[in-house]
Amino acid sequence: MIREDVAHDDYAPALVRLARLAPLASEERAAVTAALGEQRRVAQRRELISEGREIAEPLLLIAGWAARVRLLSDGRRQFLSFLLPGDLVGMSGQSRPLAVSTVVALTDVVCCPAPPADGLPGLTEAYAVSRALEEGHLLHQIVRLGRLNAQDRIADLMLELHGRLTLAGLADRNGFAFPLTQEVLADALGLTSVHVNRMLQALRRSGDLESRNGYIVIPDPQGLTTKIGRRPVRVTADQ
Amino acid sequence: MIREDVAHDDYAPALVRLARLAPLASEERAAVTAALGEQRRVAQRRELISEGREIAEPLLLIAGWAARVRLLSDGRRQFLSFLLPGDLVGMSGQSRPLAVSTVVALTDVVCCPAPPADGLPGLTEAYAVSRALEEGHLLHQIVRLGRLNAQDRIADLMLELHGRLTLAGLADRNGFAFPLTQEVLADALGLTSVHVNRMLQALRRSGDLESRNGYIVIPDPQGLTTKIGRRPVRVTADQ
DNA sequence: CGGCCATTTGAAGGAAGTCAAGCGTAGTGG
DNA sequence: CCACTACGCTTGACTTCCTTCAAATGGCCG
Repeated sequence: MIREDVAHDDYAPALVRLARLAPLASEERAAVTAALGEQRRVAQRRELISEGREIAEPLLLIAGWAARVRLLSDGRRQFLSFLLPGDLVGMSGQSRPLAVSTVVALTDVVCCPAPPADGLPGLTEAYAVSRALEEGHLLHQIVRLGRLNAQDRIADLMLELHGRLTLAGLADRNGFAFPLTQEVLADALGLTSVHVNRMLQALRRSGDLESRNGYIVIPDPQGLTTKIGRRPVRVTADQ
Repeated sequence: MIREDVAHDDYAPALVRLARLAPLASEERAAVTAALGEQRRVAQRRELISEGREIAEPLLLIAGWAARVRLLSDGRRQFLSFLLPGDLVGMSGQSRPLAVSTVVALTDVVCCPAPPADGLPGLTEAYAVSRALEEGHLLHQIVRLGRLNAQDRIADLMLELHGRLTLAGLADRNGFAFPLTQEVLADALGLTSVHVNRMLQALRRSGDLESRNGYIVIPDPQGLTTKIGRRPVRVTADQ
């Protein structure tokens, strides 16, 4: 069941992220580790959650990339947000929730049932912060689509991903592995893949961003952040 | 304190909406009515909640329109969502939440502290459904900005507002009072006010939508819904 | 009346989309 | 080992949508 390439060390990012959202007691870390044992694999393009269906159980993403997506009647699609290792999927807090959006695996994905947080204050807080962060990213996505031009949309999204992957310990200082096609990127940014391609070239020419072989390089993340006027998402007074 | 023009009968919409989200016992209706007594007024352009600040207490909107908004460093702004009577403001469920967005009054507004839902199952459920609906509308806003052209964005938003106002008993069958300027509309739809103006004219010419004197007329809401391929937001199995 | 604000209109330019074809590379199967 | 395919990336020419800038119009209120 457990394949070599996703064994053991790859569990780390999810735990790392949660522990950074709120301090976890040792029993809470144990609860997470226990849940990580019940891992399941979801193949690329498969749905983790289907819009309109009742949500069976919330999930914790362990490895791979997923996305919330809405499909239009004419075949167009819009990715609402990306889900990375350590992110929670389908955790709404509601009693009998219907999924408001489909969640699809963009790469092969490993996930597990989200460890129950009852009686675990640290984990409860981590989930709350995670939910608040997710909402913050949704709001940011609205601003991106509503008020940024194509180049800034790309740069802004890459900075968000860099920050989030860094939180899970999955990014380098100046870049990160990026497994998505330009087509997917376009459907997340409200653009066409043709235009994404051209703007990526422009970003490379200006030295702000490089994209090749499934890897993104951001030579100067801090500089780019101020250059496009990006304000990072924060949700708690501490940190 | 209480002005004539917002007295008594205007309390109704908030209660109507909550009661439609989940069945409320008589003591729950009483709790809401009690909270409605503690009303306060917020003048147009004033902030109900300030981004980055800790949220003092969640609010229930009683009358008037508000909006969540993000301001960019260069002065541009993007409205994230509109808040209508019966909507909850700043109810995140988190312990010490920071406001992820500013909430500003678009008209003069009347609100009150959200009635506490502890031990009240119906009200608890109504709040949960309200939160889920709000998330659904945020996701819908992303699709609007990412994948619809200007005309469809306007039509789609008007249909959303018509549906939401209907839920609170504030809309007519074919229209509703609309107190916002084209400039505000533009900043919600990721457009310029000039273009909004032109597209409103186009919509009027095609007979899909009419806008005049602070009132929106939608001659055929159902027809327009299917015409632009809009799917309404649903979050619970019942209804 | 005059000032203010929102709406409307025109002309011109720019950003992004569309359509279509070419390229590169990884996989597959003969 | 080499066609053959599939898929993603790249490029060019052309169109459409939306913005920009500027000015005019119209209503409302002091």
